[in-house]
Amino acid sequence: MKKTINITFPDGGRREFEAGVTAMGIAESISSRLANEVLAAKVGDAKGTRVQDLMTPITEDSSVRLLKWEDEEARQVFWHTSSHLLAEAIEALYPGTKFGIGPAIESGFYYDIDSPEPITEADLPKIEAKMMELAKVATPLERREVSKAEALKTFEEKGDEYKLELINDLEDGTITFYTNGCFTDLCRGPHLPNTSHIKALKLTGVAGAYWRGDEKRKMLTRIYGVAFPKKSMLDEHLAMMEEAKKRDHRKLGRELELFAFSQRVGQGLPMWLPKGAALRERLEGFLKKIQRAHGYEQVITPHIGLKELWVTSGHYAKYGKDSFQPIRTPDEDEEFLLKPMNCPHHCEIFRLKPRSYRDLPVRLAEFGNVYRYEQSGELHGLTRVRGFTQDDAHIFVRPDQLLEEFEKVMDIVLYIFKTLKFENFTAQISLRDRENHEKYIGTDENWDKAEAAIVQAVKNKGLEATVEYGEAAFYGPKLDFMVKDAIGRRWQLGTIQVDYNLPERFDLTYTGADDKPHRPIMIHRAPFGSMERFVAVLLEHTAGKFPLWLTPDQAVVLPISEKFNDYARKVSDVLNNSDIRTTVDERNEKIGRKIRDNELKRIPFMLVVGEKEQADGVVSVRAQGEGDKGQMRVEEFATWVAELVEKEIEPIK
RNA sequence: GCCGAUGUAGCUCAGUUGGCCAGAGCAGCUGAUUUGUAAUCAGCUGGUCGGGGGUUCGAAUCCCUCCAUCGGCUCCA
Repeated sequence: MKKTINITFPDGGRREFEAGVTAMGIAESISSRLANEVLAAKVGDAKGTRVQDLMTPITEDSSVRLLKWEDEEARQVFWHTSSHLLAEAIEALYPGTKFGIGPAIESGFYYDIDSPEPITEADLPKIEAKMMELAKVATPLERREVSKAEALKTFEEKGDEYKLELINDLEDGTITFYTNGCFTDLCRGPHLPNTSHIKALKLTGVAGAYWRGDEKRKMLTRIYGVAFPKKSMLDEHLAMMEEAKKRDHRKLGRELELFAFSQRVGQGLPMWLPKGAALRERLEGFLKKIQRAHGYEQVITPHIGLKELWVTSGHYAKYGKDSFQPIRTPDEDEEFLLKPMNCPHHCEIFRLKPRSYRDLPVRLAEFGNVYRYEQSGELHGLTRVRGFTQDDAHIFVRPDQLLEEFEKVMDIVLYIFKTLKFENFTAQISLRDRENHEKYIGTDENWDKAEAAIVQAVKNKGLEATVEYGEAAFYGPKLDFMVKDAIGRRWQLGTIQVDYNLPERFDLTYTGADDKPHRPIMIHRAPFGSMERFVAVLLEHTAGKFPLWLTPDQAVVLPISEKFNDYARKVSDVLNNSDIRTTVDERNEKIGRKIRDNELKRIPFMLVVGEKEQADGVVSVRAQGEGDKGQMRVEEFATWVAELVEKEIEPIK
């Protein structure tokens, strides 16, 4: 008599199956349609829960969740199998190719390869075609457990030093191979049962990638791709990517005349154009107002400082070689550095006079222009530049104030994100590398305290955050807030850092109630991160349709013909006097043309004025993207806009 | 910095295997038109074809080199 096992489903339902049943077998027993759609299974038993192949026998009582395309985990399996299909195609087309790793990523997959002849973008269609050809054959992916010795032998024969290196790092008894067609790979799985689920795919790019992410090692060729179970999904995906390109901040920045670069000025050195500068000033004003309410004081410090400042802070030892080099003076021994951060200057301000425990927290804020020599290949629009403005502040606190103050800073970041409708941000607690403490300065004791404070603050606020080890700054741990750009790249915006080290190095003290000197703790924080990056991400987030309070031009008056230019100017004067940023489109063009051009400039309100409006002292209001809103008296419009602006910004707590 | 690709007018792009003074649309300027909710018409201006070097009778086109940009990698105080 055969053993039976109990399978529990996510809805709580339970059924008996013969031991050794596969997830595919279970799906088939439910419906043929489900069997068609299911891609992998999440199986839980006494040993734990894991995603596994549909063909793996289930031998114990288990909970089973059948995963379809809609499930993130299923897509990961799908793309992982796609990367094996890619490898199979490459093995067929480019014999002798050695393979690195080929995982699924957030949106698609890649494979790192070392091919005898270089592969370029021009080769991708050929590889795609081969992949589709192989996919149609419905090659099964066969799983096999192998001993370490056998695994090593296989890849020694193949001469693939990359796989050998990977296998050497693995424990004997844990190694599995997957084979599809002529391609056998070291792989933990899981995989699709066969490649026929892959109905549409696109190889999206070729790039260099260091083996094991180490810049000292060989650079492999990385081929990126996406794959789908339906052709229509691929089309949709490609259309979405096209759409995303339209919101690229570099394109919008040029079109809306917000910022520009010049080869003659130098790479990575953005210039803010009149409209961009005005927008940025408004953002700065917004933050200054919040900071005033939170007890911050604005300071302004020079763009350069004596090199010794950064020798003291420790930054020079860590970054000096790879930075803008010191500025010389006629004095032989004098060297200045362009400031890469504002902390040392703020420390010096703190030191200017004796501080009492009663004075703390001291909150010094500055929109500080800093310069960092980023590697040339790193530069990217406004998100990664060599000269930028930090919305910086350094807060000097007593140990007993650290937690509360940290939470207050979090409030500011969250308030900003809420006001600007960044709903999909993620928070990351960046801590020391768990093994290697060498790259950090300061005592373990202080690091432990600083890390604990951040974890505690995040917990107190009920904020969901991931923990990343090795992501801390060299002088302290931090809490980073990240937002995705139009095409899914994640950028760090706000950051809050706890630092016990600089107060030590600059010998900062305050006098305690015991009349003895004590060491303050420093919080570094920049809720926007930098003005440049924040505006970039905001541009992509809004597709250039900024909130009304922030947008460069709020309204434009469109005279029907030149006869009404005088009235249009009068209207615009009235509105500007009511602090509504208004211009007049006086061009000798038809109204349709003026509307089109101003729609493209994303002006929120267009005010059409002609004979009727002039006679009645009104304007015909058209809202950007929405069309005609009917006529209004000018004052009425002004009041309405003022109300809309007010609604966009919640009062500060 | 590394791998790969790209660079033609302010913007978007044509320019066949090297061969007449390098083209178009939009923008700009001038003129006509005086207009009612996403492009009025006509004319004109504008380019050391990213910079430099080379091959050739002849280079936007081929080669070298530098610069910049793009996609990644590495890095990100």
